[in-house]
Amino acid sequence: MRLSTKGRYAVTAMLDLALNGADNPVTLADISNNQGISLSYLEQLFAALRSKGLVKGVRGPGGGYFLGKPAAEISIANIICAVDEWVEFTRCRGKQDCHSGQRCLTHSLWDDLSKQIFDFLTEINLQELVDKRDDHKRCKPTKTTLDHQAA
Amino acid sequence: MRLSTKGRYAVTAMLDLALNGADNPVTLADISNNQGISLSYLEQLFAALRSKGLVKGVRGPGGGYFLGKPAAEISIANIICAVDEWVEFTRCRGKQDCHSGQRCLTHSLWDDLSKQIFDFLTEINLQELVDKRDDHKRCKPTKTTLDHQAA
DNA sequence: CAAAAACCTAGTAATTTACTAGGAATAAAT
DNA sequence: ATTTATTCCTAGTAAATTACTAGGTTTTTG
Repeated sequence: MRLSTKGRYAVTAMLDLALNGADNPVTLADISNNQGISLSYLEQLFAALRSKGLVKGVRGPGGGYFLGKPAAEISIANIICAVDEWVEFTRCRGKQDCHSGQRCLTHSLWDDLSKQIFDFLTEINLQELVDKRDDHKRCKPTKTTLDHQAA
Repeated sequence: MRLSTKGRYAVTAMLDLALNGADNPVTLADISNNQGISLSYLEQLFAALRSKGLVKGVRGPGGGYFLGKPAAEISIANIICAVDEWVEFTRCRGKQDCHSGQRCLTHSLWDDLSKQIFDFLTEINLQELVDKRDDHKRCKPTKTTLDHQAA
């Protein structure tokens, strides 16, 4: 599992879609403006998301992107895996000798941990994130917004 | 939160220490051999780990590294943060206008998610990973070890 | 037809990762 | 005391990844 800014962009963009794509498709130009990500980079990310069925593109004027399936069926792990290209957990796949036991032990421990993280991210879906928003609205358009990130 | 191969190296190395550092210090040369990471790169990672008190170095022949505190007190988040340099969660810290509400919403959602992941990794400590090993030993030194990573 | 959008490809700047090289300080062993 | 094994430190760099730029094409609406 890998969790980088690239994955963050993808998750953020998908959240944008989940929030705004209910009625009309959302254009990449909008997301680019909203999130401060370059248009072409978004195109690349969305090519990956589309190939995994996570978004659906609508061409032509008035077009844009919808979620490819209900937000409740899209996990964070789905999104990150789509753009981040799976990383092998250990290095001992085949080519290295995993027989000495020692190396393999730490590898299998790491493997377990990775699985835990993956399972965790598999259990969170877009809909849950959106629903949660309604509980504790914050970051209102007031003067104090700029320091809400102090921590 | 960022979870990259660099963080993986650090966690794997710390696991190695937790497993082998009970009596004698573990040398970076050993870890380098065990895990297939270059010695100098390990030195850099351990400089970061040391500065955060996660490991203690012992110089001279017979030296090496110990854990800086009990394995039960070292979380995975501790380790990753030590080497990975904290990544700001959102981009709207100050410089960008977070007032429109729209961008800020996805940002706060992402912020929530990051926090969840961070909390999750904070709750897992080295000792737990090591203990878990005893439950289901696998990856035994047999002929079949090489394909245990098939998935 | 014109315009707005997805869609596609190639190149490249910027950043991060991982390593190389060379040493200095410290402490054990001979 | 010298040698040796180790941490500790700095600078440079190759390789990989991230993020972007540029330039198109297709599709669909008006």
